[in-house]
Amino acid sequence: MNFSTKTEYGLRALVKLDPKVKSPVSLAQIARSESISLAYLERLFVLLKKAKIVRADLGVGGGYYLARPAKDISVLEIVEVLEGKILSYACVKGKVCAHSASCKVHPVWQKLYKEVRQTLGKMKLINIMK
Amino acid sequence: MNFSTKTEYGLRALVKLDPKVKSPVSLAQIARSESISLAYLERLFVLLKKAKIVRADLGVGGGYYLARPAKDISVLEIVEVLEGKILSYACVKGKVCAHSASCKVHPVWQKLYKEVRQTLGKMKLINIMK
DNA sequence: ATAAGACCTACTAATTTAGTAGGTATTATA
DNA sequence: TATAATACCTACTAAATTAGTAGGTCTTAT
Repeated sequence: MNFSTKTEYGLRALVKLDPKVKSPVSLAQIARSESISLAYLERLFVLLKKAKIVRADLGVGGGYYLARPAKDISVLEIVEVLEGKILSYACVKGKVCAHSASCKVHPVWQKLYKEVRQTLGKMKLINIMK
Repeated sequence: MNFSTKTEYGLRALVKLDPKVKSPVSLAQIARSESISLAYLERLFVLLKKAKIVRADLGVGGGYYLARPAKDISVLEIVEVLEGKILSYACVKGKVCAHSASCKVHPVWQKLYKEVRQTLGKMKLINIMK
């Protein structure tokens, strides 16, 4: 159980954005300061944009900025966008497992899933930006 | 962030053991009832044995049994044995990240790591065996 | 003697993750 | 109006991990 670098890179990059809305920061700048491949970062930001976490301005002086106030963006959202659904087991999703009528392990994943989501949901981007 | 099937299989197999100590259950039996490849299960149990979670009897009538009472075996132990260290980032381990003097994302992983370990640590095998 | 079991090693297949390469479209500004 | 900086797009490749297979040896109850 580990997060991939997608999440790590993504979070590290997002905190480099301007907390002020509409104040674009270029990915080239972030890639440099965080030593992350620009091409890779670009792809992560496509996902973040689709998820309406960030917006972008094209052209010179352009870049990415937050689509919403940082206090309204949770780490959970970011993680789920970049990482995919966390703990995505049949068990976790509430389905009865295929292999046995009533899977005893089910409650373990259920509880963990709930707690992790709660914890990450409470963490807002604003809290780690400054 | 997902657990591999190692953990899923391992847990599902462990709850099939006899809660009584020294009452061996064969892996062939578990493999059958849980539709898990026997050869794969065997390798998982080598790890569990090394970690002193289970013991084994050889020969006919042999099999695996818990090395300790099920109330003294936490899901955390099992997960860490089968999955490797969870959330094993430089950040998480308390080291300062290489890429910046003080990583702002650090506290996110720290807190999550602590909570996940706490949650899984409190869950004991006995609670899911019956 | 036999069969059921753990135990061991090496290989392979599949999937995911990470990264690269080579572009196009848009836009501020010199 | 040319240029350079930016997002945006697609396809490919490399590396690592995960999952599974194959083919055995050693031990022991019956």
